[in-house]
Amino acid sequence: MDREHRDRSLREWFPAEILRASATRDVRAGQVLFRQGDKTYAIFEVETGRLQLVRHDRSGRRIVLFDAGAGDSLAEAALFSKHYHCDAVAIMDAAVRVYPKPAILSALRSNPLVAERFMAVLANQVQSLRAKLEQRNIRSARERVLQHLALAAGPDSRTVPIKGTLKHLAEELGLTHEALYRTLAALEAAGLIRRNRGSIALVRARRPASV
Amino acid sequence: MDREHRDRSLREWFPAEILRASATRDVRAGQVLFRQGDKTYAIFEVETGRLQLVRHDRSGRRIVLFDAGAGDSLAEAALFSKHYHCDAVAIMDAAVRVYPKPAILSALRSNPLVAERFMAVLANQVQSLRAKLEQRNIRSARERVLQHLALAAGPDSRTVPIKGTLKHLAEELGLTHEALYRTLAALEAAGLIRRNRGSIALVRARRPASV
DNA sequence: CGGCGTTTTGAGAGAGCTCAACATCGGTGG
DNA sequence: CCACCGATGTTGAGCTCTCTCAAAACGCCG
Repeated sequence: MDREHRDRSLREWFPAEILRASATRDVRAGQVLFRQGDKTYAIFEVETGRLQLVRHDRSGRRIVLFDAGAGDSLAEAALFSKHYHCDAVAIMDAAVRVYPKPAILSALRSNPLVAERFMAVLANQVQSLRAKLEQRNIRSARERVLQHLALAAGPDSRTVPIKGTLKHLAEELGLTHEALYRTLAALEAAGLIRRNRGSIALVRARRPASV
Repeated sequence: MDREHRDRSLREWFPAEILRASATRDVRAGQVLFRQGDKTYAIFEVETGRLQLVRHDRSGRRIVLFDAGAGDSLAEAALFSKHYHCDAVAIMDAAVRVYPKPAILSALRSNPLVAERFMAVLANQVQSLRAKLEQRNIRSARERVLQHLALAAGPDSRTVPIKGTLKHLAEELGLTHEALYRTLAALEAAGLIRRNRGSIALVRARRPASV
């Protein structure tokens, strides 16, 4: 049945037994959720706010491994590891859902369907991340934006709903918001897209000498 | 026991029953391994050569989702989907290992340890891809290279073995090889790294006024 | 020795970033 | 209802950095 659903959040499909064992925890800006080397006891999902997974090398260099916003899950690999491999720090007040390892592991072990679902979600994430990474290889803001729109629209539609602000979109695309604004303006001027409130429509490409 | 092994390739840990069911297939440059919409029958791993996962939108725009080289696994999500969601095309003569779905699924279902291992591998891939993506947010070639080195060296060591050529490293970092060469030269001139045959060593940061 | 790919350095141009000013929109409170 | 405020959206101008194109040195292997 080709479930294509992005299933972004764990709580959407985690079985009741896991959800029951979970709880929400508030983390103030600057506070640490877990630290590298800590024993792993749970995986997490950001409900509000923003956390960063960071690692520090011996020279004090700060390496951001992941910048997690609402809906992002955190430290899934901790399920299969005794210790966390990086620090998790809130960069603004945040609320995270805490899913204890034992509950998850027992669910995965006792219910093959849950396990398969988990694998499917992870496999989809891998694909999606690879695609995003590939997208970053495109230097041109114009091409990158077009590619994102084409991908987000899918083969069925030419309309891309814009979730959140354009600033957030710019961030996701790895562009400054100024560059995105200019690019969108240029694309619209060129007749390649049409902008509406809350969405962007790809305009069907036409022969240069048409009409 | 914190298995940190990168486990890059499936054949390294797939159980014998899966390996037995697998086979190697040659794909000539330009040839298609599978096509979007085809029924999924297997997942793959590139042994030699190079494949691209591509999707085409209705305007003919070609979107590269993943550029897979030796060691990369392909279409893991196909395990949980009835149809492939993109084309796989060889961009040079290649050999791929073919792992039939039935063998994998039955192994995953009958052996929880195999399933967990698979989840662990996927979860690690997710983390590693997120880190790579985060790294691409760094504009400065200098910082990006330093970050890569710090990450590749790990907290224990200051030496990074260079696998393959610097050109390949440049590609992985998303830089032109010229930029990488220049950056490495500058970093060495600045005393931040030391280059040896086949490896790069991070030099311990020193106080500006030290001897 | 000859050839090919990697490594290296040079010079120039373009594209996105940075800084800056301003418009717009929504919400808030007087 | 209007003034105010903050965040988003928009546009301008200059600058920096990487990419691109080019050329040459180097290393490896037949």
